[in-house]
Amino acid sequence: MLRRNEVAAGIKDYILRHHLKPGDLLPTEAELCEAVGASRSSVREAVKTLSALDIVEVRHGHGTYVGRMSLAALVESLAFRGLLSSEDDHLVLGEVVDVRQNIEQGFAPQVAQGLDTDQLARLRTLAAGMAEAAERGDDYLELDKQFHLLLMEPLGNDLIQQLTGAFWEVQSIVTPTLGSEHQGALTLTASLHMAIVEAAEARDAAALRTAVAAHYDPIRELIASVRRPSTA
Amino acid sequence: MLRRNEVAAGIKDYILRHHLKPGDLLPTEAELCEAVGASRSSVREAVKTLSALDIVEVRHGHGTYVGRMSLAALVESLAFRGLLSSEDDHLVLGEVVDVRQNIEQGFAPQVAQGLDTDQLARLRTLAAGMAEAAERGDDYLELDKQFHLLLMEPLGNDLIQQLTGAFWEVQSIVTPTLGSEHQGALTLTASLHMAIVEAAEARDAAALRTAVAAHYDPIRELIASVRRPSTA
DNA sequence: CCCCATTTGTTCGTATGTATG
DNA sequence: TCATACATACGAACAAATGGG
Repeated sequence: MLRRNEVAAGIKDYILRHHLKPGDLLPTEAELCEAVGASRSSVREAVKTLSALDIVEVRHGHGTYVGRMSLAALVESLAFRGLLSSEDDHLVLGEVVDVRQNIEQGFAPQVAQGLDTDQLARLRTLAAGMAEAAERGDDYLELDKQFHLLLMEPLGNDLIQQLTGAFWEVQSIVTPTLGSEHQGALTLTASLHMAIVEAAEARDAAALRTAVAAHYDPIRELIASVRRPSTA
Repeated sequence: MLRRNEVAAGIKDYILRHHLKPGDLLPTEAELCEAVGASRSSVREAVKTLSALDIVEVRHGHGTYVGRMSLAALVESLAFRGLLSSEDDHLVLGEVVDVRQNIEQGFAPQVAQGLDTDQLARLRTLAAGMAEAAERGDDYLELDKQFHLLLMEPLGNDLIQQLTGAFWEVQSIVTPTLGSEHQGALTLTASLHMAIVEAAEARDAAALRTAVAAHYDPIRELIASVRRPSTA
């Protein structure tokens, strides 16, 4: 009885055959049991698997719906891997930083050309808000996330938006294992975001690339300092 | 009783608290029930969720182990999203191609400098094998995948290796919905891979960037032709 | 080879929590 | 308040796979 993968595949087939779109309602568990020929428990476990992948979405007392297939699964898996490796040398965290930097640098030309005046103004507002928060000694996680999401907005590529958000979340989950952040690093990082804004306002792709690279220097330094406590 | 996320979090906590590494054996389902205070059904569903994310790995009749945390979940989620959107305009497939190209172009300098003679020789062998297969009219999926994985090898970044493999798999799953591939496209793509090899052998980062970009032209053309059948 | 213990896989029945009308 | 429909949770039983004596 290899119901395990069969049932999940059967449900995915059902979605494809009926041309269901994200948000559409799926049959009840009982009807799914009949459709794929399995018991409620097996269907439940299959639904649980698909739910973890955000292929379906379950709302208690309401029903099961086709999911929006977000990258929440990627976040959870990568974040946990990062937490595990944080006990050693924070290898995963460094790799995530590399990938984030490469994405933002690679699309610098399209970003520098594509940002409209409204998006540029919002970027400046976010960077200014980060500087103000740093002055008060507060962190600015949500501002930082919005900044990087907004930066990729002109690409019109939803996958890149989601990857940007996903890798940002992984980094924000794993970074605290490095230790406390100093206010000096907060202020510095805020100013580096403003430098990105100014390069974007100048439509200077090369300057944008270097500003993005410089923006990741503090986190790289922090990772390196933890790997060799002698320099700390 | 919102055991749902509690139990999964409890199991993840157990792994972190006991400093378990990928491949280590977890307690039996019965012991996990006692450890987190839930019924076997609930524990099983939580394990199923973690299994979908490759955080744990279950072997029938043997036990439950800490997983490798691969990006299989990302592949399954993205591939299904691509299959759903394939009924419309293949939006997701185009986005995946954009991301793949950006990654390979962005790391072109490190790749051009970092490839050793053995890796270059293997790249040439793979590209030659693709050309031979195209001559016979055969496809060369596995050769193509190995090619792109090998290209990223000198970076020494495991996350990039896995992302490369994951996006490659998504593309290979979704692409067949575009229609049959012509032998002409196969031969052309094979020669474009050889052009990448030659740019890498010359240690020419700029040439490598353009060769990588050109390599994605056929698939972009195929997507565009399906979106407007009038030009086909 | 068979037998047996261990462990996960599948199914069913029942009771409870939740949202809609 | 009540009724209905649904997902959630638990416990028990049996099936299937693995490994060792």
